[in-house]
Amino acid sequence: MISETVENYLKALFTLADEEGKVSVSELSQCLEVSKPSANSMAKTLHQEGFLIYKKYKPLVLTKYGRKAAALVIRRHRLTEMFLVEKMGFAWDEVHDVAEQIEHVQSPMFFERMDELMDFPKFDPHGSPIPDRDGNIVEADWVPLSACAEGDSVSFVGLAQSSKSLLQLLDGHKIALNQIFEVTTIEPFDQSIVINRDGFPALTLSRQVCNEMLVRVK
Amino acid sequence: MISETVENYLKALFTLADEEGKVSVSELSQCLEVSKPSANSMAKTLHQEGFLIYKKYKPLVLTKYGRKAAALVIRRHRLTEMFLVEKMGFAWDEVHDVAEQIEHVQSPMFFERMDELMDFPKFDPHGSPIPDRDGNIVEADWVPLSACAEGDSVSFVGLAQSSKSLLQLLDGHKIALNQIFEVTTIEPFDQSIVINRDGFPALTLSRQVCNEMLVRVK
DNA sequence: TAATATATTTAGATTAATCTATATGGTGCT
DNA sequence: AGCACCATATAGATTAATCTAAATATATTA
Repeated sequence: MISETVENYLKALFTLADEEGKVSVSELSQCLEVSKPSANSMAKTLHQEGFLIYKKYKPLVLTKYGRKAAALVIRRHRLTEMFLVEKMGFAWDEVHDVAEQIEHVQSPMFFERMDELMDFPKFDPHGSPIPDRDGNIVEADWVPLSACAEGDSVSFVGLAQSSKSLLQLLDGHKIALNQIFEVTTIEPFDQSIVINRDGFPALTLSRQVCNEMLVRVK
Repeated sequence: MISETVENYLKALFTLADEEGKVSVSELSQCLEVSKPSANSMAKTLHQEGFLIYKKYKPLVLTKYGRKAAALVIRRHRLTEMFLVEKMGFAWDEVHDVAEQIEHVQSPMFFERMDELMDFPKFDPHGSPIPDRDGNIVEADWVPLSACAEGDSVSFVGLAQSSKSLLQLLDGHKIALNQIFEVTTIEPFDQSIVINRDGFPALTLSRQVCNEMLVRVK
């Protein structure tokens, strides 16, 4: 059984990886707030278990097996964050520390139930994609609108999950598929987004709405 | 911060305590499936931390402080069990192992939210009382009907939580406060209970209903 | 290319929780 | 009272995860 500590190292390695999948021991130790010798020694252990490739003085690289294990921890983390916000009334910025603990619960059923109850969300409350049951992370050309930066020009290409009430809301604002708009402002207070479209007045969309709207950044 | 291991020892000590609060090292070691020296050595640690009274060759007794800490772990365990059943569609006999893990989550808010969402239940899905926020365990002369044994003769004295739909259901069956009845059968399959009352035909009540009905055993 | 700075590794110690094997205290029986 | 038995305690080792201090490798830069 994978210990919580190992799961945390895997998660860190996954998120720190650069384009080639490389992570330095220093980065790793900093990210986890442990000493460099600790990170180094754990790297050797993870190598022995087949989670990563360790060669003296070389950057660390997760194996396929390691990446899958890591993605599954991240899946549990993000599902939990989403559940805390959607079903338990937490604010999106209060969930991290709790999710950090719950992600280690050993019970596939527990996370499957969360997933079901939320109707299989594709993104967490911060707009990060939730890996699927097999650890595949949806590599798509779209992101939730909530993940965009001020000034981005985007086209609206779909919804993360479609509910009647959301469709009605979008309809009411005359927002349609393939429409093009610009992210004018992101409110620091509540992360609501102001968009601008040709031929329409400026429009403010709540964080919840932006989480569900998938856009392609130009 | 109290480690998970310590929390598990406290929980075991609390539940194993006899009328005088005494627990032997052997019982403790058996309950937690550790060796006797392990239990002994942890007993010394818990003594140092003020959780229990340890005297060589004498039975272990939790201090007031220890009992409170233990009750709070049990509170989290039972709240979690209830939440899994009520809000996440688990069966009442599937929840123990998961709750065993979640009870250690460090986040008062998380458990407060559970409590609120369930409308402050007084008993867990197995009919055991849920200690309050201060670690007080309701010592009452009534128990949920679901905690009764076949053959018990009881009087109906109240509800654990009253919802309109439950009241309507009871009304429909002409069940009223202070009525006296006998627990005739407990179905092994779904823990539904058949009761018998003077002047009424036999009646089957579901586990959910029995959980909410508080009775005094004669 | 040599000197220096930075990153990485090794050595050795620490802590919490556990174990096995052994020793000792307390209780009950003859 | 003495002996045997069971519960309890001690000694000493082990494991995972961590640390500090010191040594060594790689990279940078004069």
